[in-house]
Amino acid sequence: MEHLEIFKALSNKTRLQILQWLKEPDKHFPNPHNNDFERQGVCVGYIQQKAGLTQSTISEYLSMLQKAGLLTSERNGQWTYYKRNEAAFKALSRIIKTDI
Amino acid sequence: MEHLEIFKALSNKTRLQILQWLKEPDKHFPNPHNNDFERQGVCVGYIQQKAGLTQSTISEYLSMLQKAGLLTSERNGQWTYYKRNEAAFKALSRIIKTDI
DNA sequence: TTGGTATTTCGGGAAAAACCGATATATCTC
DNA sequence: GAGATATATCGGTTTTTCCCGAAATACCAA
Repeated sequence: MEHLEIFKALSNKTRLQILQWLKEPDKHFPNPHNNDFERQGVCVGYIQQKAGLTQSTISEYLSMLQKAGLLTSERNGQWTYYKRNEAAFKALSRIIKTDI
Repeated sequence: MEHLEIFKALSNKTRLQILQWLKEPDKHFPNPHNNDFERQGVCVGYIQQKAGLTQSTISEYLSMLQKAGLLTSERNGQWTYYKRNEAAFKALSRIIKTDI
């Protein structure tokens, strides 16, 4: 969770967009299998479709957001589910107020 | 004050450094003429010397931080003084908590 | 095992950012 | 006015980021 790494992760329109979507996944993703988005997160494929960029690009973006600490991921079978790490955002909010 | 623009401005080691320095200017800059750093800010030249990059680079960085809303500038004679816009940091802290 | 689907990783071309030196502008002093 | 100093802007090279397609890996199901 290096500051610079976090800000770089946030310096891209699509990545910011993804974070927004994951804030209210039920609102932003179709849910044909009634997944518990809130608990388990959203799989890469859904995010990719919505973003409209290639699968590889989105995979890298998600990995980047995770390395920065803003997302957590959980593999379940052939799917990897990503969700927000709300604690990281709270921490970042505080960092901005105190450290930056 | 676009979010993306702010995060891009924060995505550079030197620019982050400058923001830190301007947080406690008396601690970080020599003050031969007893300027009121807190009130009027610090001139470009001082920041440039401390950063160790060229004058043009630092001028652009400061301009970038200002366009993002993180700094304010005030020209006084041949000097331009930059200081932090603390309100912007508070706002950003809140944005992270609520919007991002 | 074979084939199918989800995801990650790799290699690379195009676009953007970093950073520089040179030049332009603004203001001061004489 | 001329010359000096502080800062801003411009043009360009190097480095990094963006984003892609292809290939590799992981898992599942038959």
